[in-house]
Amino acid sequence: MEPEQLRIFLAVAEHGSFTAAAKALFVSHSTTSRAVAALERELGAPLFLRHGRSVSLTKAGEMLRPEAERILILMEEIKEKVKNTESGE
Amino acid sequence: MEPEQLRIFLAVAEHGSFTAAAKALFVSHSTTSRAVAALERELGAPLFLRHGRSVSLTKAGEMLRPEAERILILMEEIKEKVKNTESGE
DNA sequence: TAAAAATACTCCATAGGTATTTTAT
DNA sequence: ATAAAATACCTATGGAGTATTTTTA
Repeated sequence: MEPEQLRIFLAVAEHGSFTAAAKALFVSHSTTSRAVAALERELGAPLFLRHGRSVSLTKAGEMLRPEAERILILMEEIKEKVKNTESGE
Repeated sequence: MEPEQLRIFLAVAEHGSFTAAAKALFVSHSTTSRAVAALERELGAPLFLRHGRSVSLTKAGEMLRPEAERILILMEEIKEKVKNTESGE
């Protein structure tokens, strides 16, 4: 479960499309496709329902979505916190 | 800030040594050395003080330690939570 | 001078892009 | 027939190990 995979997952969820997410993130469509596939493999559950034209979240995907946001925000906060430490001792 | 880097950071903190952490994690010493260096680069702050024989946390490192634990635990919890979703819909 | 960390070098795995195939409407 | 996702293929980048150098107590 890499942060980058979570970012891609969120973009696909937001856009309802692997292709649209790819455009938004300036990566190829195969990158979004594979990132989500890897996540699904790791979590042992499909995250999206693919219905030809569009894509929607499964139960597992809905479960993951807010948590993914939370974890990415948390990581940013930690990063800032550590960055702003008067370095040294 | 990859989870694997955080795991290595925690191992080094725990063992007070890059070499000991490497042994504990079954990776080479250069792997622990580089993982921490990459984290320090990204966070813009040294995480360890190197005093020849041993190694200790800087202020920034002390700041990071509990947060790193927290984030790794959180990720595990999320993983379990999603895994245990009755898959589909 | 001896231990531990940093680094140079090399190799291999894998991430990512392009192009193609598959799928679904 | 068309639009989107999956996938096969290829390449290049980066991650990891080994061996060497540097550091410091």
